Amino acid sequence: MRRDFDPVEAERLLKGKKITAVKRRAKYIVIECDTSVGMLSHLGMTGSFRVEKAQLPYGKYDRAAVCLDKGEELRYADVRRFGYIYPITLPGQGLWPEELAGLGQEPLEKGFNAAYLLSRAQQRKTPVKIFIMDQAVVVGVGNIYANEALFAAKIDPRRAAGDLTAAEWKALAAEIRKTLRKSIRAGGSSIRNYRTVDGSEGAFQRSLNVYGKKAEPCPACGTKIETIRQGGRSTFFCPQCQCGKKVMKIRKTT
DNA sequence: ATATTCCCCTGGAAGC
DNA sequence: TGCTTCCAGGGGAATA
Repeated sequence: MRRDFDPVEAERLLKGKKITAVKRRAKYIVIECDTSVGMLSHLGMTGSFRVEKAQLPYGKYDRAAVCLDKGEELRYADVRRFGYIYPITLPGQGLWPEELAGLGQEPLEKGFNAAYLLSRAQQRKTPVKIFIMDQAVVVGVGNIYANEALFAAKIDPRRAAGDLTAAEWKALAAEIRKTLRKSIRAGGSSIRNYRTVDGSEGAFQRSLNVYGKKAEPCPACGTKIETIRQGGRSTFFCPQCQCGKKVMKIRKTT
């Protein structure tokens, strides 16, 4: 999927074309030009777009520029280079490019529900956290949101996906939606040097319950948050709230 | 087919 | 102070 921006290919495909639509699917951005060609972009962790006068000097992290009319350029900047933009051909109006085939449900749209998750998780031994981060299952649930949603749903991230009950999937689906909506409202999470289009930090980071909170007290019960690695990613969870561990209470009898 | 590991890239944080 | 090492992330490729 990832590919470097090729200016020659971009000019060959896009010269003289008009941008007719800008769409999103999962975390991908599709810029449609006259329906048959366009550009595919993913911001990765640190990518951003801006439109400015072509005579302005490029920034240190500018990776691609596309000439627009009125002396302006669409410029793509990306510090970490995890993101990209490149020209593609499109299958036609209203159709997604083949590069995006195989993506799972949009978490904020119909179709993402307990029944869907339950059926997709059948027999799967994959830990539930990895499962909900699987693009082929549901898109847009990154590491932060997977951690937070599992905490909110009180589910152990290590459990096999196939073992979750319908009631648990219902709770988890609801918490994934709530977590994403809340974050979108807050303008994102601003991990490290990420910024929104206007350069401000997202405020969601301030409402994180477990992500990045290693050894800090759980906001619900005070137990120390634990961290493990799953699929090369950090997982944070409350061993009390999410694992059903009972704290032994000793009481005096007379 | 499913599961796990590694890699990309960079700058900020932590360690020496 | 300055240098080195480690780490984070989305997503895909390679490996088991």
